Amino acid sequence: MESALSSHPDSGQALLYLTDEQLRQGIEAMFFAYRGFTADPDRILELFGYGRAHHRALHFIKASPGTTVNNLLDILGVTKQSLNRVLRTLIDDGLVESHVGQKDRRKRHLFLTDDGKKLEQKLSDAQRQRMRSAFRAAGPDAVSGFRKVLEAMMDPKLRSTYMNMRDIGR
Amino acid sequence: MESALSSHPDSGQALLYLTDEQLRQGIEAMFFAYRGFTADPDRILELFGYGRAHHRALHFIKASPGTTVNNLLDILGVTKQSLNRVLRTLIDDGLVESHVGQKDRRKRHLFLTDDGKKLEQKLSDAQRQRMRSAFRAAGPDAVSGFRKVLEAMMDPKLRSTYMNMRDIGR
DNA sequence: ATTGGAATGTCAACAAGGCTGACATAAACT
DNA sequence: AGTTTATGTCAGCCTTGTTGACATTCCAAT
Repeated sequence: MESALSSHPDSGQALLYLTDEQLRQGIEAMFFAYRGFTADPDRILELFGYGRAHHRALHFIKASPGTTVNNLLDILGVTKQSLNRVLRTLIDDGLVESHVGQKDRRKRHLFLTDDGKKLEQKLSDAQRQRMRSAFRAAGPDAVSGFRKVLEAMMDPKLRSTYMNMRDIGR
Repeated sequence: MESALSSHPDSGQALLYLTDEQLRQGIEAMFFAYRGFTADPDRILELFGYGRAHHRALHFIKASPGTTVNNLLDILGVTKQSLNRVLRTLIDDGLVESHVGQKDRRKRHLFLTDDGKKLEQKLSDAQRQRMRSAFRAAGPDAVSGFRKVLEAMMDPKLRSTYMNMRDIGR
């Protein structure tokens, strides 16, 4: 997985030639790729009258069943009012259930209902399919590079959130 | 469904084992990384009372000086009404100039003014810096993989737009 | 036992930035 | 002459973000 840059004190990243032009291409690649990344779920969401915010909530509740509202707020980086609005419609529509905590009864633990699981599945099937063909087209080495760069691009706090989901979760 | 991967005869991308878990991680990586990707410019834009939409316009006008409105619409994938609102404020604030075409006088060709260049520079400096450290941290092989995967993730039409900017432009 | 603060929900108001639909104008094309 | 293209603009709607204020519940520490 590594390349020449591992064990040399002096070489490695110092050697990396990064012209503004290359960086600009990376920036545009992120922009255009993100559009593709969200395109398929967006089409499905529209059929249900939902938006990306609903998708994100469903995704992370699926990933960590029983997660609390505060936990979700940290992950999503929005205000509680904003999240609450989305959560409310999902609960009212019977896609998400909110259970009062047993240990701490102020907290609400969030779960997908069967209907919620169905929609989440539909959305993530579409998104995974695109990711899968991108990974296949690019090849295994590219996949590892892709992940490395993305991880390095995250804010440190979100990176550790991501790493925890990666290592511990599921 | 995890680490059962062991011996497979042939090689190449047909072999690529892609569990739902790996794909899910890729999806979350995109989500968290995009947040980091936009974080620095967002902070600067806020100081000027602008948003991401203004950044995108500045970016692509910088990348293709003299580009037309229709061209920009294709690249950005928004409606003319939406783009016009953003463009109007940039023109009114003296960051962008709009010149009637000489050959075809229906068209408006867009350019950054000196002030526009200054702001664009500030924004892309910040964004490039994050891209640069991510690229450095990840290493050269990773950078090429990153690009490959992102390119494969784009919608075909946007991919060719991107490729043209890459190859021809600048 | 009281009190401070954490976790949550909710109401109201506002802004950015998407969208659609309709209409206007000028210029180019056929 | 009539059609199409490129652009601008008005009006109104939606989602999703924001702040501020206030209520409730309940843990934890004094």
